[in-house]
Amino acid sequence: MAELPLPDLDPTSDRAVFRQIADHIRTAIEQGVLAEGDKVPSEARLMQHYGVARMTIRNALQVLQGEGLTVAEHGRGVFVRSHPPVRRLASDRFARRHREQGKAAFIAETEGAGGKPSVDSIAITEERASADVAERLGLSAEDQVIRRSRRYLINGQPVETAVSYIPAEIARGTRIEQPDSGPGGIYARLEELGHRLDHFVEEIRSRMPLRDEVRALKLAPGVPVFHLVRTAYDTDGRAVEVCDTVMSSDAYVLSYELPAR
Amino acid sequence: MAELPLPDLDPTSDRAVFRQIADHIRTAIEQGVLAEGDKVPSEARLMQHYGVARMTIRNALQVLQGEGLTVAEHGRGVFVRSHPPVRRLASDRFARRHREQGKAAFIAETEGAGGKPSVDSIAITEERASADVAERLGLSAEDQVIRRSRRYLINGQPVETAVSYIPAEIARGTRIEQPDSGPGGIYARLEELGHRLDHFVEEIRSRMPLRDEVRALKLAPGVPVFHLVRTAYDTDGRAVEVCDTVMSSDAYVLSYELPAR
DNA sequence: CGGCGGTACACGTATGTACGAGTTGAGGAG
DNA sequence: CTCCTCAACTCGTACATACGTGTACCGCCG
Repeated sequence: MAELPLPDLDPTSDRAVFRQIADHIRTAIEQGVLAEGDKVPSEARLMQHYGVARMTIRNALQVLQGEGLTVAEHGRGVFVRSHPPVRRLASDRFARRHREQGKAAFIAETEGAGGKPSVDSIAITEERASADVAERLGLSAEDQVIRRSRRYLINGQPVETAVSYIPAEIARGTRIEQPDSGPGGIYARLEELGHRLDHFVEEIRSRMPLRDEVRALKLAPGVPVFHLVRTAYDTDGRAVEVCDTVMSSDAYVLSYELPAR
Repeated sequence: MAELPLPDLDPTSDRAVFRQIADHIRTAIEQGVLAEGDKVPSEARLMQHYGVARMTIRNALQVLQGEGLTVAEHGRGVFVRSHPPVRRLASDRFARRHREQGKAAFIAETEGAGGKPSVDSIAITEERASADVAERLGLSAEDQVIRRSRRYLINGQPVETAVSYIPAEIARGTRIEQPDSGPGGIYARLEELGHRLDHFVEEIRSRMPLRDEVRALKLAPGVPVFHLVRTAYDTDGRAVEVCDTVMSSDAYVLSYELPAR
């Protein structure tokens, strides 16, 4: 292994030693001296190079990990994080013309990009709407909803979890209650049930993942998530579905087209 | 100060001690036992309560800080993070009808929500387009652009930095080169110059902030940013502006309306 | 030649100690 | 009463040490 050239510490600087070390390694990553997947020198080597205690090195590495620049692998080393291929979500991905191909949006897109899509952890229940969902769907607190939750994977890697809520009044007894909602997905079913879709509203937040989300999406440390809530409206102006999704932020770019009118 | 009730450690668990401690405090926050702004017990108190070393406590607190749940203040203590009021960015915020009021989008929105908007760090230069900007604007590598950078603040708190790029061929010698671009902002100027705006495309990413961004936006640890790149197209289909903005993710919710057509 | 185990190496967890530096409030000096 | 000082408390940084646990590799043994 070629030796990574790292500067020495600046003893006159009032910047904390561990920050200086983090700066050195960050610079090496930013300048490409350390490329994606490369191994950062081991804690022992860094201790030796800088002549500092292990805790100091670990603090420095912790900073970088918190910035999402590196990941530590137990027993192997610390590596520059590699970024997965990015999925671009266009604002027309739910357009009817796509749905009429008979495939759900996720499947069609992923195959189009050469990936192998899959869906797991499908669970369907009927329950009382939460306050937030009830408000978005224009329901009262006693109303029941069908809850469809699932997880999307590309080439076996989880990238997104989604939970849909549909008023039970609409979906009860239909294929929407089945794990396989049929060709075109639940939006196709809703249209067959007479709810011609008019528009969607998407609300996007970004935050650090909860513990469950780290597990479900196998997120690396320092990776935030998109939290996207989509509400579907039919041509009568009625909200017919709310979909609450959490996406690994480094697997996605969201793209929207807005009219200037 | 009322004493925070925290469970004891489970010595039979194989979960690391510092994680168990982080779990306890996280639970207290999630259940509202610790509210926003509340002080987490000091490191010394936690050491005493759990009978562990200080490093173990600090590890636990580090976990929570990385999750964006707490902030440490030197000399004061560790506090449950409070969230700033959220700005909702609607997808029609650049609609012409708003622009015709004579105010830039940011000013109008913020005043509407009762906040005091301000803009600083305005800098305008003319330079060669970067590869990325050139591609978005449909320019070649030698073409010049006007670069307008600024920072937006609400009640003195920075919330967003923005850099606009306009082809020099369009903007040179116009008010777009002036720090005060006039009523309605640069979009109004572009329309006066004959570039009637047709639509925008916004690309949204989320990631952890760079060091400069932490400083410019005074970001708390564990807060990701939205990175939004908007391209404006005129009715001839020509890209006339690219705006690259970085926003504190906990100050914003982005909202878009998409047609189902 | 193939599997098994040992060993070196990597990071993970935890203890203990020491000193620095920012904040706060009580108490004394003026 | 006011102002200042100082002590106490807080988190920040850094040292040294020990043992646990996962990974990779190589050589021995069957």
